[in-house]
Amino acid sequence: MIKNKKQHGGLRIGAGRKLHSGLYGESTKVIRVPTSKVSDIQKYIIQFQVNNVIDVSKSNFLLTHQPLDLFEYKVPAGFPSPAEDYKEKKLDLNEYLIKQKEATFFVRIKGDSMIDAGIHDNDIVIVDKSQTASTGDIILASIDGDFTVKLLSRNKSKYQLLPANEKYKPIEINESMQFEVWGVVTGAVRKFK
Amino acid sequence: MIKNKKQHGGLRIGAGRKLHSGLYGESTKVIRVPTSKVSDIQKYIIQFQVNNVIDVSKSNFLLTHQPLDLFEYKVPAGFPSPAEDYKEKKLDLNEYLIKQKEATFFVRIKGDSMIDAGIHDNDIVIVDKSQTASTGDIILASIDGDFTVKLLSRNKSKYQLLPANEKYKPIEINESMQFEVWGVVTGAVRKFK
DNA sequence: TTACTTGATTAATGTTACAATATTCAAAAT
DNA sequence: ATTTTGAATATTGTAACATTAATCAAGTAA
Repeated sequence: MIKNKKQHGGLRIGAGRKLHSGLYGESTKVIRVPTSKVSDIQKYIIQFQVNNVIDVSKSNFLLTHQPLDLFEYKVPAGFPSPAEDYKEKKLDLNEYLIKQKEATFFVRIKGDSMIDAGIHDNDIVIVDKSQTASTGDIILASIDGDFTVKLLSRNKSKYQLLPANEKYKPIEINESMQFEVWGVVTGAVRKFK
Repeated sequence: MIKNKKQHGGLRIGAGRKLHSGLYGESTKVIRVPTSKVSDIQKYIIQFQVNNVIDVSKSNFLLTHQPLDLFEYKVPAGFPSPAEDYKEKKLDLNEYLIKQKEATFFVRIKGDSMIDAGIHDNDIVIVDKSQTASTGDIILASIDGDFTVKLLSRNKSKYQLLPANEKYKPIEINESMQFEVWGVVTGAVRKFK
Protein backbone atom coordinates (compact mmCIF):
# COMPACT_ATOMS: atom_id res chain seq x y z
CA MET A 1 0.00 0.00 0.00
CA ILE A 2 1.39 3.30 -0.95
CA LYS A 3 -0.16 4.92 2.00
CA ASN A 4 0.37 7.56 4.57
CA LYS A 5 0.17 5.23 7.52
CA LYS A 6 1.34 7.23 10.45
CA GLN A 7 0.50 5.25 13.52
CA HIS A 8 2.07 6.91 16.51
CA GLY A 9 2.81 10.17 14.86
CA GLY A 10 2.37 13.78 15.66
CA LEU A 11 4.42 16.62 16.92
CA ARG A 12 6.01 16.31 20.35
CA ILE A 13 6.74 19.74 21.56
CA GLY A 14 8.98 19.75 24.58
CA ALA A 15 10.11 16.24 23.83
CA GLY A 16 13.70 15.22 23.92
CA ARG A 17 16.30 14.88 26.55
CA LYS A 18 16.49 17.72 29.02
CA LEU A 19 19.43 20.04 29.17
CA HIS A 20 22.03 19.17 31.78
CA SER A 21 20.46 15.82 32.43
CA GLY A 22 23.80 14.12 32.09
CA LEU A 23 26.25 12.66 34.53
CA TYR A 24 27.46 15.97 35.87
CA GLY A 25 24.41 18.22 35.79
CA GLU A 26 26.28 20.54 33.52
CA SER A 27 27.69 20.63 30.04
CA THR A 28 30.89 18.90 29.11
CA LYS A 29 33.89 19.68 27.00
CA VAL A 30 36.38 17.65 25.07
CA ILE A 31 39.98 18.13 26.07
CA ARG A 32 43.22 16.41 25.18
CA VAL A 33 45.33 15.03 27.97
CA PRO A 34 48.38 12.79 28.29
CA THR A 35 47.45 9.15 28.04
CA SER A 36 48.99 8.17 31.34
CA LYS A 37 46.81 10.62 33.22
CA VAL A 38 43.48 9.58 31.77
CA SER A 39 42.59 7.25 34.57
CA ASP A 40 43.64 9.74 37.24
CA ILE A 41 41.37 12.32 35.74
CA GLN A 42 38.50 9.91 35.45
CA LYS A 43 38.87 9.03 39.10
CA TYR A 44 38.69 12.68 39.87
CA ILE A 45 35.65 13.58 37.84
CA ILE A 46 33.50 10.68 38.97
CA GLN A 47 33.20 12.53 42.24
CA PHE A 48 31.08 15.10 40.52
CA GLN A 49 28.63 12.77 38.89
CA VAL A 50 25.22 13.66 40.18
CA ASN A 51 22.67 11.63 38.29
CA ASN A 52 24.55 8.42 38.21
CA VAL A 53 24.45 5.41 40.42
CA ILE A 54 26.74 6.85 42.96
CA ASP A 55 28.03 10.08 44.26
CA VAL A 56 31.35 10.23 45.91
CA SER A 57 32.87 12.46 48.53
CA LYS A 58 36.33 12.62 49.84
CA SER A 59 37.42 12.30 53.40
CA ASN A 60 40.75 14.03 53.16
CA PHE A 61 39.78 16.74 55.56
CA LEU A 62 40.31 17.28 59.17
CA LEU A 63 38.64 14.42 60.88
CA THR A 64 37.07 15.22 64.15
CA HIS A 65 37.63 13.09 67.16
CA GLN A 66 34.64 12.27 69.14
CA PRO A 67 35.12 9.29 71.39
CA LEU A 68 31.81 8.21 72.83
CA ASP A 69 30.73 5.30 74.92
CA LEU A 70 30.37 1.93 73.30
CA PHE A 71 28.40 -0.78 74.99
CA GLU A 72 28.87 -4.28 73.76
CA TYR A 73 26.30 -6.77 74.68
CA LYS A 74 24.26 -9.65 73.35
CA VAL A 75 20.82 -8.58 72.36
CA PRO A 76 18.44 -11.47 71.68
CA ALA A 77 20.03 -13.79 74.16
CA GLY A 78 16.67 -15.01 75.30
CA PHE A 79 17.84 -14.91 78.87
CA PRO A 80 18.36 -11.90 81.05
CA SER A 81 21.79 -10.47 80.64
CA PRO A 82 23.80 -10.04 83.76
CA ALA A 83 25.66 -6.81 84.11
CA GLU A 84 28.98 -8.29 83.07
CA ASP A 85 27.54 -9.16 79.70
CA TYR A 86 28.49 -5.80 78.41
CA LYS A 87 31.61 -3.84 78.81
CA GLU A 88 32.10 -0.21 78.13
CA LYS A 89 34.78 1.44 76.10
CA LYS A 90 35.38 4.56 74.06
CA LEU A 91 34.85 4.62 70.33
CA ASP A 92 35.42 7.24 67.69
CA LEU A 93 33.67 6.66 64.40
CA ASN A 94 36.37 8.16 62.23
CA GLU A 95 39.07 6.13 63.88
CA TYR A 96 36.97 3.04 63.83
CA LEU A 97 36.06 3.18 60.16
CA ILE A 98 38.98 4.93 58.50
CA LYS A 99 42.49 3.56 58.45
CA GLN A 100 44.09 5.45 55.62
CA LYS A 101 42.43 8.79 55.48
CA GLU A 102 44.39 9.95 52.45
CA ALA A 103 43.20 6.98 50.46
CA THR A 104 39.65 6.91 51.70
CA PHE A 105 36.52 8.23 50.16
CA PHE A 106 32.81 7.70 50.47
CA VAL A 107 30.31 6.42 47.99
CA ARG A 108 26.60 6.75 48.33
CA ILE A 109 24.86 3.65 47.10
CA LYS A 110 21.88 3.83 44.84
CA GLY A 111 19.91 0.69 44.32
CA ASP A 112 19.48 -2.62 45.97
CA SER A 113 22.02 -4.87 44.32
CA MET A 114 23.99 -5.35 47.53
CA ILE A 115 21.09 -5.58 49.90
CA ASP A 116 21.97 -9.07 51.10
CA ALA A 117 25.28 -7.73 52.29
CA GLY A 118 23.34 -5.22 54.31
CA ILE A 119 24.13 -2.38 51.96
CA HIS A 120 20.91 -0.56 51.26
CA ASP A 121 19.81 2.19 48.97
CA ASN A 122 21.14 5.52 50.13
CA ASP A 123 23.77 4.02 52.41
CA ILE A 124 27.24 5.46 52.37
CA VAL A 125 30.09 3.01 52.00
CA ILE A 126 33.68 3.69 52.89
CA VAL A 127 36.21 2.88 50.19
CA ASP A 128 39.92 2.51 50.77
CA LYS A 129 41.78 2.71 47.50
CA SER A 130 45.13 1.83 49.07
CA GLN A 131 44.09 -1.72 49.81
CA THR A 132 44.58 -4.44 47.24
CA ALA A 133 41.42 -6.35 46.62
CA SER A 134 41.24 -10.04 47.34
CA THR A 135 38.50 -12.50 46.57
CA GLY A 136 35.85 -12.18 49.20
CA ASP A 137 36.22 -8.45 49.43
CA ILE A 138 33.46 -6.06 48.57
CA ILE A 139 34.97 -3.69 46.06
CA LEU A 140 34.19 -0.58 44.08
CA ALA A 141 35.00 -1.33 40.46
CA SER A 142 34.32 0.00 37.03
CA ILE A 143 33.28 -2.21 34.18
CA ASP A 144 33.35 -0.56 30.80
CA GLY A 145 33.01 2.74 32.52
CA ASP A 146 30.15 1.82 34.83
CA PHE A 147 30.77 1.92 38.53
CA THR A 148 29.51 -0.79 40.74
CA VAL A 149 29.94 -2.14 44.24
CA LYS A 150 30.13 -5.90 44.24
CA LEU A 151 31.72 -8.88 45.91
CA LEU A 152 34.92 -9.98 44.22
CA SER A 153 35.02 -13.69 43.59
CA ARG A 154 36.90 -16.12 41.42
CA ASN A 155 35.82 -19.10 39.38
CA LYS A 156 38.89 -21.01 38.23
CA SER A 157 41.01 -18.38 36.58
CA LYS A 158 38.16 -15.95 35.91
CA TYR A 159 37.23 -13.16 38.25
CA GLN A 160 33.59 -12.55 38.94
CA LEU A 161 31.65 -9.75 40.54
CA LEU A 162 28.80 -11.05 42.61
CA PRO A 163 25.85 -8.88 43.52
CA ALA A 164 24.29 -9.59 46.88
CA ASN A 165 20.79 -9.83 45.55
CA GLU A 166 19.18 -12.70 43.69
CA LYS A 167 17.55 -10.31 41.27
CA TYR A 168 20.93 -9.56 39.71
CA LYS A 169 23.28 -11.86 37.87
CA PRO A 170 26.99 -12.33 38.55
CA ILE A 171 29.26 -10.53 36.17
CA GLU A 172 32.17 -12.49 34.79
CA ILE A 173 35.21 -10.43 33.94
CA ASN A 174 36.91 -11.12 30.64
CA GLU A 175 39.60 -9.51 28.57
CA SER A 176 37.23 -7.64 26.31
CA MET A 177 35.94 -5.63 29.27
CA GLN A 178 37.51 -2.55 30.64
CA PHE A 179 37.74 -3.55 34.27
CA GLU A 180 39.30 -1.57 37.05
CA VAL A 181 39.27 -1.88 40.80
CA TRP A 182 38.95 1.48 42.50
CA GLY A 183 39.13 0.33 46.04
CA VAL A 184 38.00 -2.00 48.74
CA VAL A 185 34.82 -1.29 50.64
CA THR A 186 35.85 -1.28 54.26
CA GLY A 187 32.65 -0.19 55.88
CA ALA A 188 29.15 1.16 55.55
CA VAL A 189 27.03 3.64 57.40
CA ARG A 190 23.37 4.33 57.36
CA LYS A 191 21.24 7.07 58.77
CA PHE A 192 17.77 6.30 59.97
CA LYS A 193 16.76 9.68 61.21
CA MET B 1 55.55 26.81 -18.45
CA ILE B 2 54.15 23.35 -18.33
CA LYS B 3 57.23 21.98 -16.80
CA ASN B 4 58.48 19.52 -14.31
CA LYS B 5 60.23 22.03 -12.22
CA LYS B 6 61.18 20.33 -9.01
CA GLN B 7 63.31 22.73 -7.17
CA HIS B 8 63.96 21.46 -3.69
CA GLY B 9 62.33 18.12 -4.08
CA GLY B 10 63.06 14.59 -3.33
CA LEU B 11 62.19 12.05 -0.77
CA ARG B 12 62.95 12.77 2.85
CA ILE B 13 63.04 9.50 4.63
CA GLY B 14 63.03 9.90 8.38
CA ALA B 15 61.71 13.39 8.04
CA GLY B 16 58.87 14.68 10.12
CA ARG B 17 58.27 15.40 13.69
CA LYS B 18 59.53 12.81 16.10
CA LEU B 19 57.27 10.63 18.13
CA HIS B 20 56.58 11.84 21.65
CA SER B 21 58.13 15.20 20.93
CA GLY B 22 55.13 16.94 22.41
CA LEU B 23 54.46 18.69 25.65
CA TYR B 24 54.22 15.56 27.72
CA GLY B 25 56.77 13.23 26.13
CA GLU B 26 54.02 10.78 25.48
CA SER B 27 50.94 10.41 23.36
CA THR B 28 47.69 12.09 24.26
CA LYS B 29 44.04 11.21 24.28
CA VAL B 30 40.84 13.15 23.92
CA ILE B 31 38.41 12.84 26.79
CA ARG B 32 35.20 14.59 27.71
CA VAL B 33 34.93 16.21 31.11
CA PRO B 34 32.52 18.54 32.90
CA THR B 35 33.05 22.12 31.88
CA SER B 36 33.58 23.38 35.41
CA LYS B 37 36.48 20.99 35.91
CA VAL B 38 38.42 21.86 32.78
CA SER B 39 40.64 24.41 34.45
CA ASP B 40 41.30 22.09 37.38
CA ILE B 41 42.41 19.40 35.06
CA GLN B 42 44.57 21.72 33.05
CA LYS B 43 46.27 22.90 36.20
CA TYR B 44 46.92 19.30 36.99
CA ILE B 45 48.36 18.15 33.70
CA ILE B 46 50.60 21.17 33.28
CA GLN B 47 52.74 19.59 35.97
CA PHE B 48 53.66 16.83 33.62
CA GLN B 49 54.88 18.96 30.78
CA VAL B 50 58.47 17.93 30.26
CA ASN B 51 59.79 21.43 29.76
CA ASN B 52 58.03 22.78 32.76
CA VAL B 53 60.32 23.78 35.61
CA ILE B 54 57.69 23.48 38.25
CA ASP B 55 58.30 20.14 39.86
CA VAL B 56 55.40 19.42 42.08
CA SER B 57 55.72 16.22 43.99
CA LYS B 58 53.41 13.55 42.78
CA SER B 59 50.96 14.64 45.41
CA ASN B 60 47.44 13.61 44.81
CA PHE B 61 45.78 15.95 42.45
CA LEU B 62 42.67 16.11 44.49
CA LEU B 63 44.58 17.66 47.31
CA THR B 64 45.55 20.57 45.13
CA HIS B 65 41.92 21.53 44.99
CA GLN B 66 41.70 24.68 47.02
CA PRO B 67 38.57 26.03 48.68
CA LEU B 68 39.12 29.19 46.69
CA ASP B 69 38.78 27.34 43.42
CA LEU B 70 35.63 25.75 44.62
CA PHE B 71 34.14 29.11 45.38
CA GLU B 72 35.09 30.38 41.98
CA TYR B 73 33.14 27.72 40.25
CA LYS B 74 30.02 28.53 42.13
CA VAL B 75 29.98 32.15 41.11
CA PRO B 76 29.38 31.96 37.35
CA ALA B 77 25.99 30.58 38.29
CA GLY B 78 25.06 29.57 34.80
CA PHE B 79 24.05 26.27 36.24
CA PRO B 80 21.03 26.02 38.46
CA SER B 81 20.81 23.58 41.31
CA PRO B 82 23.33 20.81 40.69
CA ALA B 83 26.37 22.87 41.45
CA GLU B 84 24.63 24.23 44.47
CA ASP B 85 23.70 20.80 45.68
CA TYR B 86 27.21 19.52 45.53
CA LYS B 87 29.21 22.41 46.78
CA GLU B 88 29.50 20.74 50.13
CA LYS B 89 31.68 17.79 49.38
CA LYS B 90 33.17 17.33 52.79
CA LEU B 91 31.89 14.56 54.85
CA ASP B 92 32.91 13.82 58.35
CA LEU B 93 31.51 10.64 59.75
CA ASN B 94 31.14 12.00 63.24
CA GLU B 95 29.31 15.04 62.02
CA TYR B 96 27.21 13.04 59.67
CA LEU B 97 26.01 10.50 62.16
CA ILE B 98 26.00 12.36 65.46
CA LYS B 99 23.76 15.27 66.25
CA GLN B 100 23.86 15.42 70.01
CA LYS B 101 27.21 14.16 71.04
CA GLU B 102 26.51 14.49 74.74
CA ALA B 103 23.51 12.25 74.41
CA THR B 104 24.93 9.76 71.96
CA PHE B 105 26.45 6.37 72.51
CA PHE B 106 27.10 3.23 70.54
CA VAL B 107 25.84 -0.28 70.89
CA ARG B 108 27.28 -3.32 69.22
CA ILE B 109 24.58 -5.62 67.96
CA LYS B 110 24.69 -9.36 68.47
CA GLY B 111 22.22 -11.44 66.59
CA ASP B 112 20.00 -11.18 63.61
CA SER B 113 16.69 -9.94 64.93
CA MET B 114 16.94 -6.65 63.03
CA ILE B 115 18.43 -8.00 59.85
CA ASP B 116 15.56 -6.80 57.68
CA ALA B 117 16.30 -3.29 58.78
CA GLY B 118 19.85 -3.83 57.58
CA ILE B 119 21.25 -4.19 61.07
CA HIS B 120 23.47 -7.23 61.13
CA ASP B 121 25.34 -9.17 63.74
CA ASN B 122 28.35 -7.26 64.97
CA ASP B 123 27.16 -3.93 63.60
CA ILE B 124 27.43 -0.87 65.76
CA VAL B 125 24.34 1.28 66.06
CA ILE B 126 24.26 4.88 67.11
CA VAL B 127 21.81 5.75 69.84
CA ASP B 128 20.64 9.21 70.74
CA LYS B 129 19.06 9.27 74.16
CA SER B 130 17.93 12.85 73.85
CA GLN B 131 15.35 12.08 71.22
CA THR B 132 11.89 11.04 72.22
CA ALA B 133 10.85 7.87 70.54
CA SER B 134 7.93 7.83 68.16
CA THR B 135 6.24 4.90 66.53
CA GLY B 136 8.23 3.94 63.48
CA ASP B 137 11.53 4.59 65.19
CA ILE B 138 14.11 1.96 65.83
CA ILE B 139 14.84 2.18 69.53
CA LEU B 140 17.06 0.74 72.17
CA ALA B 141 14.92 -0.42 75.04
CA SER B 142 15.13 -2.65 78.03
CA ILE B 143 12.44 -5.12 78.93
CA ASP B 144 12.70 -6.67 82.34
CA GLY B 145 16.38 -5.86 82.38
CA ASP B 146 17.07 -7.16 78.90
CA PHE B 147 18.31 -4.79 76.27
CA THR B 148 16.93 -4.99 72.80
CA VAL B 149 16.92 -3.00 69.60
CA LYS B 150 13.56 -3.05 67.91
CA LEU B 151 11.09 -1.04 65.90
CA LEU B 152 8.60 0.80 68.08
CA SER B 153 5.03 0.33 66.94
CA ARG B 154 1.58 0.73 68.37
CA ASN B 155 -1.52 -1.38 68.18
CA LYS B 156 -4.43 0.63 69.51
CA SER B 157 -3.27 1.78 72.89
CA LYS B 158 -0.60 -0.88 73.33
CA TYR B 159 2.99 -0.37 72.35
CA GLN B 160 4.79 -3.13 70.53
CA LEU B 161 8.39 -3.85 69.73
CA LEU B 162 8.75 -5.35 66.27
CA PRO B 163 11.84 -7.27 65.30
CA ALA B 164 12.86 -6.95 61.67
CA ASN B 165 13.08 -10.66 61.11
CA GLU B 166 10.27 -13.11 60.58
CA LYS B 167 11.92 -15.60 62.85
CA TYR B 168 11.10 -13.46 65.86
CA LYS B 169 7.74 -12.48 67.25
CA PRO B 170 6.58 -8.98 68.13
CA ILE B 171 6.74 -8.15 71.79
CA GLU B 172 3.73 -6.44 73.26
CA ILE B 173 4.40 -4.14 76.13
CA ASN B 174 2.13 -4.33 79.17
CA GLU B 175 2.06 -2.97 82.67
CA SER B 176 3.51 -6.02 84.25
CA MET B 177 6.77 -5.51 82.36
CA GLN B 178 9.57 -3.30 83.37
CA PHE B 179 9.97 -1.33 80.15
CA GLU B 180 12.30 1.53 79.47
CA VAL B 181 13.35 3.37 76.34
CA TRP B 182 17.03 4.19 76.33
CA GLY B 183 17.17 6.07 73.10
CA VAL B 184 16.46 6.24 69.41
CA VAL B 185 18.71 4.45 66.96
CA THR B 186 19.79 7.14 64.54
CA GLY B 187 22.31 5.20 62.48
CA ALA B 188 24.35 2.11 62.02
CA VAL B 189 27.88 1.33 60.91
CA ARG B 190 29.52 -1.83 59.78
CA LYS B 191 33.08 -2.83 59.17
CA PHE B 192 33.88 -5.33 56.48
CA LYS B 193 37.60 -5.46 56.78
C1' DT C 1 -9.51 3.50 32.76
C1' DT C 2 -4.74 2.47 33.04
C1' DA C 3 -0.57 0.77 31.45
C1' DC C 4 2.42 -0.33 27.79
C1' DT C 5 4.45 0.43 23.05
C1' DT C 6 5.99 3.14 19.53
C1' DG C 7 8.09 6.71 17.27
C1' DA C 8 9.53 11.65 17.44
C1' DT C 9 12.60 14.72 19.49
C1' DT C 10 16.69 16.35 21.52
C1' DA C 11 20.82 16.02 24.76
C1' DA C 12 24.81 13.32 26.32
C1' DT C 13 28.92 10.83 25.46
C1' DG C 14 32.84 8.64 23.45
C1' DT C 15 35.44 8.52 19.28
C1' DT C 16 37.15 9.94 14.91
C1' DA C 17 38.32 13.45 11.72
C1' DC C 18 40.26 17.54 10.53
C1' DA C 19 42.79 21.86 10.22
C1' DA C 20 46.33 24.43 11.91
C1' DT C 21 50.74 24.32 13.97
C1' DA C 22 55.30 22.38 15.06
C1' DT C 23 59.28 19.77 14.23
C1' DT C 24 62.64 17.40 11.46
C1' DC C 25 65.04 16.13 7.30
C1' DA C 26 67.61 16.93 3.16
C1' DA C 27 67.89 18.83 -1.57
C1' DA C 28 68.66 23.09 -3.76
C1' DA C 29 70.21 27.78 -3.72
C1' DT C 30 73.30 31.19 -2.12
C1' DA D 1 79.31 26.36 4.69
C1' DT D 2 75.08 28.39 5.39
C1' DT D 3 70.45 29.43 4.31
C1' DT D 4 66.15 28.52 1.97
C1' DT D 5 62.68 25.69 0.59
C1' DG D 6 59.50 22.14 0.62
C1' DA D 7 58.42 17.30 2.05
C1' DA D 8 57.28 14.37 5.82
C1' DT D 9 55.13 13.44 10.04
C1' DA D 10 53.63 14.39 14.93
C1' DT D 11 51.03 17.50 18.06
C1' DT D 12 47.03 19.83 19.55
C1' DG D 13 42.61 22.03 19.94
C1' DT D 14 38.14 21.71 18.10
C1' DA D 15 34.40 20.11 15.11
C1' DA D 16 31.74 16.44 13.58
C1' DC D 17 29.79 12.07 13.94
C1' DA D 18 27.49 7.89 15.60
C1' DT D 19 25.54 5.81 19.30
C1' DT D 20 23.11 5.98 23.47
C1' DA D 21 19.87 7.94 26.62
C1' DA D 22 16.00 10.58 28.19
C1' DT D 23 11.57 12.59 27.46
C1' DC D 24 7.06 13.32 25.49
C1' DA D 25 2.61 12.12 23.58
C1' DA D 26 -0.11 9.40 20.33
C1' DG D 27 -1.67 4.93 19.58
C1' DT D 28 -2.62 0.22 21.35
C1' DA D 29 -3.76 -3.31 24.56
C1' DA D 30 -5.43 -4.83 29.15
